[in-house]
Amino acid sequence: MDNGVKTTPSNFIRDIIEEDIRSNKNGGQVVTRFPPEPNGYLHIGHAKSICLNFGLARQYGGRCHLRMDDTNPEKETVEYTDSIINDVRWLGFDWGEHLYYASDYFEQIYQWGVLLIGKGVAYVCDMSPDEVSATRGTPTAPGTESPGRKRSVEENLYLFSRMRAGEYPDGSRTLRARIDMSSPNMHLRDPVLYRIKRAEHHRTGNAWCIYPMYDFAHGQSDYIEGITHSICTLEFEVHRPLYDWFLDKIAEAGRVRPRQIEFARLNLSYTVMSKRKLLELVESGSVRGWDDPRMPTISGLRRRGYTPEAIRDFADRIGVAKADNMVDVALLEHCLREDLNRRAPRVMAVLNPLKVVIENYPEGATEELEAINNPEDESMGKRKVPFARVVYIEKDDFREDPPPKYFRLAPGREARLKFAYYITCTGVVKDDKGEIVEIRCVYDPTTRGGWSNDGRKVKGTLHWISAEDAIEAEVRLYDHLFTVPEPENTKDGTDYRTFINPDSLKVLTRCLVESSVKGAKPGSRFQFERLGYFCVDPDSRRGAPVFNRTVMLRDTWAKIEKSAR
RNA sequence: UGAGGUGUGGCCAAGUGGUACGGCAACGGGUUUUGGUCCCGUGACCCCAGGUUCGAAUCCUGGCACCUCAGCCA
Repeated sequence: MDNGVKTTPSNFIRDIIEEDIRSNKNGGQVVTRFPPEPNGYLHIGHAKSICLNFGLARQYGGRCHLRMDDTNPEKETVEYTDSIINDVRWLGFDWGEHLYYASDYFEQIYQWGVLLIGKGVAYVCDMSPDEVSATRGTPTAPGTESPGRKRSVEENLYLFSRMRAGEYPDGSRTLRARIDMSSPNMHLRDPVLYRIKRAEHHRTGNAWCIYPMYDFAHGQSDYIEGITHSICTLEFEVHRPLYDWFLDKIAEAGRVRPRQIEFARLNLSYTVMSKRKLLELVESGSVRGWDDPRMPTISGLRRRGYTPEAIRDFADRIGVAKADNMVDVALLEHCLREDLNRRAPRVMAVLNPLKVVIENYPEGATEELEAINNPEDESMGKRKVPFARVVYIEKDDFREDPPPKYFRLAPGREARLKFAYYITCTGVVKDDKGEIVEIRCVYDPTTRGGWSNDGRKVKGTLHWISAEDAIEAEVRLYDHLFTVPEPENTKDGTDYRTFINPDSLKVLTRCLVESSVKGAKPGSRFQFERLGYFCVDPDSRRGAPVFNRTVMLRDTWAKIEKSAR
């Protein structure tokens, strides 16, 4: 597995698996699963789990299942199911024939309910939700037993079948495990196994009016599928004794018995990760939808221009452990830049255009200059870009009164137009309000291509676009969704919504992009020279392209300027 | 004050008794027709206190801090 290519650091789960293989547990097999509930869109935190589960299976020659944990019809939809399937596939993983639904196991799970009743370890409870809650006790005080606990096996069997038959109203009864109402582990205080809920299930329709709880469905689903390593997040650690308790009751000798292993979920700075909060952002209109490019959802990242490769690399680099963490979003952005730097074709685009008239360039003349598509990859070739008397440069690349260390264009200074010529600023044209509307320059015809061998030092190199070649575009600039690194974790408990960044989206219109990008399909990625990586948004229309800024290039000048203040 | 977990540089994270890998960030410097990329350099006595040992981040004891659990959610 590691032939000097690229190895990811070890982690405790790999240690466990390797030990299991060494001892030939489960015949040395490794079967994992990614088990989302289809009640929302997948986010970067899920990506960590997906990469972990599918990665482990791939690494140890096993397989990984994709299983919808759809035991609560009230919150689940096919829209979510479809988006999950799409997102996992987009990330680059393949489950082959192993797409499963917990709802496919409802009959089997029901039969296990009957089995537990038969063993005298499950009973029908008549208490209301409030009563169940009131009798559960607290972490430091034991709960009290339900009257249903004393029922006979026969009566429980009868009542459970009536529950399934729809004889009782929603919430009036439950099937509970008979474990220990005074257990220090709250999850062992006679947990509910089945509840009555007349809701149409997106797959089973109205076939059922009782649905199993997570605890009574998850481990069993793992067992049915022959999962060897059931990997989940830390909050389920206290559920593990219950997971094992059920397995003790139903597992047959000789079959694979899954083991639950917990790891710490991902937290990312400047964003929120819970499905509830992401849903709130969508429903409150704080963002335009689940796939808003500011969202940490897979669909949002995809629309933003992230590549699956960058996300997978990120997942590898953050590692897997049990300590709570807060990963710097800068690492995610780094992974993205590294990937895009290698593969994104370069193109010239001017976001805030400033007109430049080259006084000594013949009026009406035009010529084609050669531009390199990607200095990191010669095979991406070259292209021709037209040059003319009137070009546009970035407003920020000219200063009438340049600060120290600024080496772009300024009155009397010479700078290079990349791939074109050296130009020297000879004058500034302003409007009535004193705003610079145009600058005048002269070019040096001997510097064609942007080079002279007379030893002249021209430090500044600018991107530009000729007036005739420019096509207009809308460009959407994104910033972090929140203004603070940990919106969910502030010392005074301020609501995370307080920190929503009002400037997370800035829309620029009438930006100028070179015509070579005309017709690029939504999702196409480019580097706009010196600015950053951008991709075509699906909102684009013929003749009206829209670009999303995926991520900026590192900007040392911005840093210098900032620290100077 | 119950149970289950976790504590290694600003952020992740290796290390499993032999004298602290790596990545990101930050800060210097070099190369450069992107102030990009690339290259070089700079940082920890491992939560605290005792103990065992020739030797401890790793073992023992006692503290402290933080996270999870009282849904008929997952």
